[in-house]
Amino acid sequence: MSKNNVDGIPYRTIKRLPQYRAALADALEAGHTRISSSQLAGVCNVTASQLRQDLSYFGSFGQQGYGYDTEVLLTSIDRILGIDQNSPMILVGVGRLGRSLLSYPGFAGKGFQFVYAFDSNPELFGMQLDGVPVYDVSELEQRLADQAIDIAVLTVPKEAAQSTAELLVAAGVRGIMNFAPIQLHLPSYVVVENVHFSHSLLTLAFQLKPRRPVTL
Amino acid sequence: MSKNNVDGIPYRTIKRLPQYRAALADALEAGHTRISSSQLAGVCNVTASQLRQDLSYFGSFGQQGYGYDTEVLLTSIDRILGIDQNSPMILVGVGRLGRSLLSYPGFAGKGFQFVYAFDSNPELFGMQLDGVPVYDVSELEQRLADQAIDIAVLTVPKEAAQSTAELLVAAGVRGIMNFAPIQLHLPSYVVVENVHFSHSLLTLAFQLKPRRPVTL
DNA sequence: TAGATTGTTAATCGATTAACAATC
DNA sequence: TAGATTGTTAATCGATTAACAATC
Repeated sequence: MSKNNVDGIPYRTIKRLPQYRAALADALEAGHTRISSSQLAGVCNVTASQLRQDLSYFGSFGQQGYGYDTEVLLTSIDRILGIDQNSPMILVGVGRLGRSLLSYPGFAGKGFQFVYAFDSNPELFGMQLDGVPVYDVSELEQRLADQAIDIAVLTVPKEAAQSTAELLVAAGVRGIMNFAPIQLHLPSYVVVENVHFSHSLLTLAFQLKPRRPVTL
Repeated sequence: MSKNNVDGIPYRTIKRLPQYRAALADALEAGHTRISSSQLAGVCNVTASQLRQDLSYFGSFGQQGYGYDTEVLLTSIDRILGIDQNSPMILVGVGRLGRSLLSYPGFAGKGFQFVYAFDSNPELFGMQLDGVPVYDVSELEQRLADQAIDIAVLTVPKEAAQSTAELLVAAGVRGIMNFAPIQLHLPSYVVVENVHFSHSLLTLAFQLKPRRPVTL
């Protein structure tokens, strides 16, 4: 399981599955009970070849001459992604961003649910935010002893990110969605997905910059 | 300028520049006035080869036998990314997520600044949030007539995303940071960076799922 | 059946890595 | 100078695309 490969499945393929799923859900809602690889690929801005190649890592879901049954393919991808299962999560860092994530509408429908939130600010301890209780981050290991949690969403300040991430790993967390603008260094079995707003913005801005043909 | 290539520079290279920049800023703050490609690469979880290859698209910044002057390289990357310039932006969609972005600390230091916010909720019109005035989204074109804005951060609900994005393009916006969980379809000259929380989370969860060696 | 479209193999393309001459 | 490390070229690797036989 290297950086670009999860059990023989390219990381890029995995990244595209949620896109496919979203497009299929839309298509189904729009009443399209049937969809071809080129139709689905068109909506997702990929080639039909790539879509079929991606799906082939997981099995066969269509019929020659017909295409895919929208609902069957949607359900299949849901199962591949584990959307059918419940995924309890914790939030670590209850700032403005963290709070906005507690009520983020896109999570619940996909089986993701915050069970606890943690912060270092005593004023927050014991509060319920959007139905999620906030505890002292020092209680992390103890609170996770009774309920095993795989996934943590990390929204602490940059300075606290590495040490907090280590606490999380010590408490049994195996996957971290990291919003702190820092590269975490953790044991290799821990999976980290980075969401770096300012990096995305810099990437965007770069592409808008006027540039002479080759060098700048 | 295809999808994977901006004026001959691979998109993946561009995505890594902000990482390098962040690591260099940290190194400088920690008092390291000098850094080698393998040191910097190590912190960024890439190979030294890749780092040097990436930099070579933009010029030569180091010295054989010595490495890089941290500050020189940092300044060079800042110039490449345009961090030295000011980038006014607008926020469209003043929900909880949007509000949290208005005060996001990582933007200002890199030249990004929100000048206006827009929403469709009349209760918000005329308010100042974190010093940013909120206007009716229908005034978008008019408000942007006097001040040209390249970049918009889009945090409207999924249903409104496509039509709002089209409004933005009509008002002259050329780059959109899209938080709505939908694939936008816009003229090819418009640059879109997607930030899809639930997609990231699904990608993360997939990697944590127990899987038998090959298929599932 | 004829037309359409899948699943998969082979060909192409691009990105990463390795290697090393140049040189500080 | 000797050792270290860059910038760059060439080799490798992996992902995307094209093509097509299978078949609904």
